Amino acid sequence: MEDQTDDMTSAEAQSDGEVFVSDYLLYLLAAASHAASAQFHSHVRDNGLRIAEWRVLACLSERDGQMITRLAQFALYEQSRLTRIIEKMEEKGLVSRRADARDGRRVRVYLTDEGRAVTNCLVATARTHEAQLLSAGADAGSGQDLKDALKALIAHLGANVSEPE
Amino acid sequence: MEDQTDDMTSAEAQSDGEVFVSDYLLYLLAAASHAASAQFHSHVRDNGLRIAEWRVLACLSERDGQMITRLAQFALYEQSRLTRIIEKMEEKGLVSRRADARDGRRVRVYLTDEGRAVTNCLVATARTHEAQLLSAGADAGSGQDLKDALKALIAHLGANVSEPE
DNA sequence: GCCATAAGTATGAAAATTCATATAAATTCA
DNA sequence: TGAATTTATATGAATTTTCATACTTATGGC
Repeated sequence: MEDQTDDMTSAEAQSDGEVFVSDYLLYLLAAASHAASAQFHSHVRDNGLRIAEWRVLACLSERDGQMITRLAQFALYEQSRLTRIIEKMEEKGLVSRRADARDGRRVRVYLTDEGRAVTNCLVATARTHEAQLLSAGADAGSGQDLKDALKALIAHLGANVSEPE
Repeated sequence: MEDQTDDMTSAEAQSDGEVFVSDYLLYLLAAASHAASAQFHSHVRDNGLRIAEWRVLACLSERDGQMITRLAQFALYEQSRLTRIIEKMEEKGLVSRRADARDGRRVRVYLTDEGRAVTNCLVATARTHEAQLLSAGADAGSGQDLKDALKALIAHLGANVSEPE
């Protein structure tokens, strides 16, 4: 295959002669998330789930019976989108909805037995996959360091990940 | 506001009594990306750009004249989606398309003067914003450590971020 | 040159997502 | 109490995104 680069050294950036996006935190986070998730996501799809469904299951496995709004925050989806995701998951028999007894506005989402079974299976695989990623990437820090740094960043940004109620 | 938690200690997870997703690398990456980007993304929208458009501009600012397929990989979008994003950006006057001289199948995308101006402006703001994030999060590692860890992870996963051609 | 295959982009149609807003229940406070 | 306000979820309609595949150009034998 012939080399089709132009007259610029291939390691150099063009425009301003500077690298920006390749060293930009927000891009690195998106790219790392994208790359790290690719494999496992295709495993999820092989199991007949959409990515969003898997994330909801994972969130419910940590805290069952969340209300829609909280679950949406936790799962990183917009409320109206989550409502529709939950609708489909209910049809699939993965979750069930019940109105909160004390507050009729709230709809709480619970794993069904089948949903829990699917979740347990995927979580087990996810743990294994994560362990591989973390051990292999033991070059730059212990992997746990990366996770700690991410948690610190999230905490610093005040993202209320999963406060109860 | 009354406390509506159930009879479980609020720090505990439910299902298996274990925390999974809150400590799961792939979730932490997604959550960190989500949280860290939120502010700047709303700035992007204030400037009349969609997030995808901003990312394309940022990628082109680092390497102008990429072909669609490569640009899609770099910008983390699917090819057919990028084609449509570029279409709109061309209408907006942000980029222009030209067929590659040597390979008529390839379409190369270039920043217009206006596109470059918008990009330079946003990149400047992005750098400032990033600096704030990194300095504030100097608790768990130097911020640069986080970026290095992310780069290592990406590299390890073989994500070809921006190889020429 | 010609045929078969591969590579790069575009596109139709279905599905998902977003945005604004409707609906409904709870809370506040006069 | 009841009117106004706030909170929680759902939904219509427009827009985006995806998936499969068509289309075009290039490449590799023969």
